[in-house]
Amino acid sequence: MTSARAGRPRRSSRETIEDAAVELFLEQGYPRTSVDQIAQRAGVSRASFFNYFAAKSDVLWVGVDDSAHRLAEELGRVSADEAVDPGRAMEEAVAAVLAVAADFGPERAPWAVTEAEAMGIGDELGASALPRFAALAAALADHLEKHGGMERTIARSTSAALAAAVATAAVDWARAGSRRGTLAPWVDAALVPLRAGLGSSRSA
Amino acid sequence: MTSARAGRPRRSSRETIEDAAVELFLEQGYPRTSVDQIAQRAGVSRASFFNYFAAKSDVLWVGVDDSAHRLAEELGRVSADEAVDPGRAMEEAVAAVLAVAADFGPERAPWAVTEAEAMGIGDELGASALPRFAALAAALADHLEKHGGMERTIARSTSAALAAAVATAAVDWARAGSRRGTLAPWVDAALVPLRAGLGSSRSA
DNA sequence: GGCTATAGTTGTACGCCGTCCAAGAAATCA
DNA sequence: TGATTTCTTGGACGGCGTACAACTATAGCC
Repeated sequence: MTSARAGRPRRSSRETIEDAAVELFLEQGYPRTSVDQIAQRAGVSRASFFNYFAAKSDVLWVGVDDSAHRLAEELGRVSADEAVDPGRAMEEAVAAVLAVAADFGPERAPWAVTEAEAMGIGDELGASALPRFAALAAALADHLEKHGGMERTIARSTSAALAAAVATAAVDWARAGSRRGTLAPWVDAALVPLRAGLGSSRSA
Repeated sequence: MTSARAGRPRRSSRETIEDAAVELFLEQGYPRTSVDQIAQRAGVSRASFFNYFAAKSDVLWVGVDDSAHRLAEELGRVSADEAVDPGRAMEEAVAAVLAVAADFGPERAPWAVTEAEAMGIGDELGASALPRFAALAAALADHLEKHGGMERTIARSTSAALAAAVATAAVDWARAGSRRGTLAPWVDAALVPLRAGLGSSRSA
């Protein structure tokens, strides 16, 4: 099709390496698996691993990073040149988040959270998780500030809370086993205290 | 006083090493400063550096980690054996956070956030920041769940939002320069959208 | 003073991650 | 056939964090 470009064809694929890595992670645990071992099982040199993944921890976040890009696009597309409106921007942000969350079926839970304890990921998880969290929050904040006209601090605080709700929901969802369904309702549930406002949890 | 214990006395101090490290971070940037260099300037061996700090990045968070412990204590002390009450627990959590925030004077801003760009800290910051964030959120969630009787998901989502507000406020505060004053009012400002609820930002 | 227990310091070695680069190998294009 | 492009590979390097054994300096006690 589109192939037959010039140059040497790829001998391996991203998926091959990813599969080998996940196998080893589940067998031995994440920290006790070296990049050498992954490359060896995938039948590839160590250098080639880094041709496909910038870091060992990136394997844990394959699906997430793609979705983050989709979310950014979705936010950029929506209300391209409309008047600023905080309420509208807020709804758009939540809707975009839920739309992306709906794409995460029971199968698509990232290894990083489902197998966090099975793989013995402790601090390593945290170290690689925050860049993703920050990227999500930044995208949301940008939208709220630009299309919602919200003040910078408010926009960032709000979007951080949104991102935190997503992260919380993702952890619960991933731990819920194979009957978890889609991520979307979990995010929706985690949004409850934010919609109501913190003060009103008094009546909960 | 309490000293004169048996054993060899310390030849160096945590502060000495911290000072040397921060000097170098500001001169050359964080990633271009090696632990060897820090130890050398502090007049100590590399092994001794790791006697005082578990990781290079810990130097950036000296004050923060202490305050995190204080917060946990404060939360544990409050309402030790009272009836569960979500509203009350919530107020206690916010109060504890604000109390700790009030202790951060203009001088006490952690290097990690004030000098983030001066030191060229990019991803390294994120990697070392999340464990702190998670610890804060976990302490708050534990309190809300135990003393507030809140459902697990709600408690965690709420506390994550709280922690996110603190983090957002801390960044703004640290960037505000030496006239920033105490962290407390910044946190209070970042809590505004949470108190009101996300939906009500429509009217903002 | 000498002996012992204790606590801090130092050198050394190790495994691993992530980066860099130069050399090679397999394809297309002319 | 040769040139160009693209991917692969090996090797070397610097750096972090861990482990450990050897050493040093103190206090307490006989």
